[in-house]
Amino acid sequence: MRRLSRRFYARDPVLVAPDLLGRTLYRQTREGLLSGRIVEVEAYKGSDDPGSHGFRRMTPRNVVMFGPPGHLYVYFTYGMHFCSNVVTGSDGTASAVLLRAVEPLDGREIMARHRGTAEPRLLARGPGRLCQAFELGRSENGADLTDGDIWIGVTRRMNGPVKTSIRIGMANQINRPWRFYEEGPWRSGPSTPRPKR
DNA sequence: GACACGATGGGCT
DNA sequence: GCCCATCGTGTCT
Repeated sequence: MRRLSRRFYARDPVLVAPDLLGRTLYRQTREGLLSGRIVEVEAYKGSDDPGSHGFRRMTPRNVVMFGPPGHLYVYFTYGMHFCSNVVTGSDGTASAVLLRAVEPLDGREIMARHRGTAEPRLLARGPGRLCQAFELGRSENGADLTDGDIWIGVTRRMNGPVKTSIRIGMANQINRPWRFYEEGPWRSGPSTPRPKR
């Protein structure tokens, strides 16, 4: 169960994001091991990306984004949801990859307890659900993925090609084609393409 | 101190 | 598929 190294994360988020697909996110908890295969991510650059929390100056909230790569950046939004990101790029720049969905593997019954549902597709599809399933919140903000109980393994398994789209929930002017996902039941968004007529 | 708004998702139809 | 609750955060006064 080797983990991805600091070097892996210390690259442009647009390169790191698709490279994270198919890898497995792990968390060792008191209740047991949780894991999920990453199937959907979004890249957020720093000062040159108006859609990014790193676009403006450093604040208490986004300070982790400006730090060294390979750390977890967890933040709270919409008054009810956490979102977790992997900090990328070099120390001093603010870029990250948002983890949007995983295919639940180990500890599905623990995730079900955290989520309040046993429906497999609702365990970790969407950034808020993913955080709830893996119990990622304020206290996990800044966690070092290269040394600790949260990490991403080097092993990669893909069930299809990497697909690309614009990022979700973002105004068109500042959007970029930096959402990367694998087609299937575990990603967020409509599960069946709209029939074209 | 006030205020506008968002990297959403649950619940209902 | 559509509606909308809900509150931390940044920014401005």
